[in-house]
Amino acid sequence: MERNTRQRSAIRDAIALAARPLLPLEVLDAAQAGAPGLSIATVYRNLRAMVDEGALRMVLLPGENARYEIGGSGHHHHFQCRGCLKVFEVDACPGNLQHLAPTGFSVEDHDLTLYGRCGECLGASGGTTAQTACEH
Amino acid sequence: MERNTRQRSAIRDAIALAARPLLPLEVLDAAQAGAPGLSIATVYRNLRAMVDEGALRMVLLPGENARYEIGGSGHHHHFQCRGCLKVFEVDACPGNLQHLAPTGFSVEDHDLTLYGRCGECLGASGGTTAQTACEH
DNA sequence: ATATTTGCAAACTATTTGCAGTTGT
DNA sequence: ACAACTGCAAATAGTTTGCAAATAT
Repeated sequence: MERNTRQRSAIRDAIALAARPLLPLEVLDAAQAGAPGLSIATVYRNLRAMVDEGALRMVLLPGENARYEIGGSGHHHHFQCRGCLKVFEVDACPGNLQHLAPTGFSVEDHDLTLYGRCGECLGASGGTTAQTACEH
Repeated sequence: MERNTRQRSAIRDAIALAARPLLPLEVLDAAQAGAPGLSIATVYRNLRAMVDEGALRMVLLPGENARYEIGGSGHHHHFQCRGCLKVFEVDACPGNLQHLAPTGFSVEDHDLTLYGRCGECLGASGGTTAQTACEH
């Protein structure tokens, strides 16, 4: 039922290769290598299809456009670097947070985003804004 | 320098009265009582001005449009009800989460959103989807 | 052969901005 | 009086969709 087009493979490969959640435009950019002429509409259509199908997961950070990562990995969180603005996966989780909610509320799930400096941005410039050091 | 217009007061009052973060359209709706003819552009302009000024705080939840709440209260988090989709303030905080980040990363801050059922949605219908019970 | 997929352009939603007229001080 | 503010309409950014042509099976 699902066809294996050049475009779809290029999109999947781009995300798998990135090893971090990508924005639709980053996907377009990376996937155009393997699928010349690839359009942004096709990127969006495939991202959605692959999310429905479970192959991808949508990564939503507060105030940011949706990013996409390879699906399948279990519950985890994300870290956004304030230097290069890239997002990284974080495997740890604070666990059950029912105790934080107001009395009478029932907690079923949670989203957590950490902010700070990634190793690369910390290393490159010792502490001050590291924009220049990251290829972003 | 800042003028005290009918529109601005209506917007501030609407948010203060709501006691929970409101979407721009909810603000427009609520503030139109005190400022007939109020336009959405004016709502956006005032929200931004009041955030800059510190009177309001922007509340960003993953995958949601920005909401606005009264500023000044310290660091806190939010809870979104899966029944009525409303957002509530949560005063508790899990504290320092440096230990969750990958080695070599430095954590400066975090965002946390809890998801579940608010008291009203839990109470009203015992457990099944409570959309009807909440005025949303 | 034919149903799915694609690229393009137009539509859509949320937000911002230019401008001419209105209003607070 | 006059700068700040307002409403409207047009612009913008991100995403979705209709359609005719291209393509995988």
